[in-house]
Amino acid sequence: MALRLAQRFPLRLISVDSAQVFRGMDIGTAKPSARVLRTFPHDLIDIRNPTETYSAGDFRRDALESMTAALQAGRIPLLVGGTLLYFQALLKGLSGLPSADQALRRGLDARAHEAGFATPREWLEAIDPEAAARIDPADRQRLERALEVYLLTGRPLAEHWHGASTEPAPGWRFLTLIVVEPDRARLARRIADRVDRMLEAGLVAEVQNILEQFPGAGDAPPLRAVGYRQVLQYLNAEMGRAELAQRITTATRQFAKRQMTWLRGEPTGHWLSSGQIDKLESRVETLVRDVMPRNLGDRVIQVR
RNA sequence: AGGCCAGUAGCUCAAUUGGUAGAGCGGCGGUCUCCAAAACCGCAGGUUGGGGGUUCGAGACCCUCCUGGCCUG
Repeated sequence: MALRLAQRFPLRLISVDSAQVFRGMDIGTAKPSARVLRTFPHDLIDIRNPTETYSAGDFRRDALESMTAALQAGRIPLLVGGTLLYFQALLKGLSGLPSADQALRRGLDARAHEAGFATPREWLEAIDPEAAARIDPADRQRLERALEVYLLTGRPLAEHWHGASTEPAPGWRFLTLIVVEPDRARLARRIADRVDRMLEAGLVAEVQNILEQFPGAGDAPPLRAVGYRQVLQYLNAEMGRAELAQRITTATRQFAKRQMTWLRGEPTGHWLSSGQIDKLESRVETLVRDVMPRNLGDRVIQVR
């Protein structure tokens, strides 16, 4: 859909995808092929190695920069992708908290012990009881985030949230298009087919290549993504080939469900069914023409 | 044909000497302010293969039938 729009309008494609930012992760992220990318360049694809991390804050900064550059080049930014947190970070802003710090998080257990606490959670309870109460005890990732913010700034999370109101993308206006497959059975079938195609296209070999080319990638966050995580387990002999396909399919379905939940909560935008491509295409073109300014102006189109 | 083992939630399996069923996975719903294709939370599913019997009480014991597996012939 995005490619078709890009053929008809002066657009600049910007990927909103937390997995496609990583080099080497192509098949499993359904990244546009090199050929497609030559004809339709996307910003924010292949900008990190799989041993590195990328965050919502990084995305917001990069996306705004990309959007500004697009406008200067006489093009309207078209943001395409399914990482809803990234869309939110861009549209609603973040509270000026420090960025994630991978190295710091790795040593949290040890630092908690040094500070005299049995676990990071107990430490957080002492430092920032408000955050500790709000975060589920089992949710390690958010516990660590809260501790991280405190260690980096010396102030608890809640304090940051008070004054700093989040700032949306300054000066930009958005046309939001939400394209979904509403039929669960059809969605499940399409996912299963997609997974089969990925495996046939060499997803397993892709992961092996990444492990060779980027030592340490196996333990870094990027390869925890759907598909990659399961291939890693397969290579570790934790399951057979048939189970691999099944497990990736299930994980993808669950991921799609979470995306639906997120989208339902924020119904601002034009909901479109991915079913009838032709009808969809003309509908989208109408919508886009409606907002298409004579001299481009400050518009952004986003497709989730 | 005979013998043995098994049949409990959609799937894999639990359930002290008989005290009227639980878990993981899956499914569904939800949370989400810097790892988000992540990290979490909640909920719904079972006349325990069918029938009969013993017992105050049966998933568990007895009889019988059905289904699956193994062994013998």
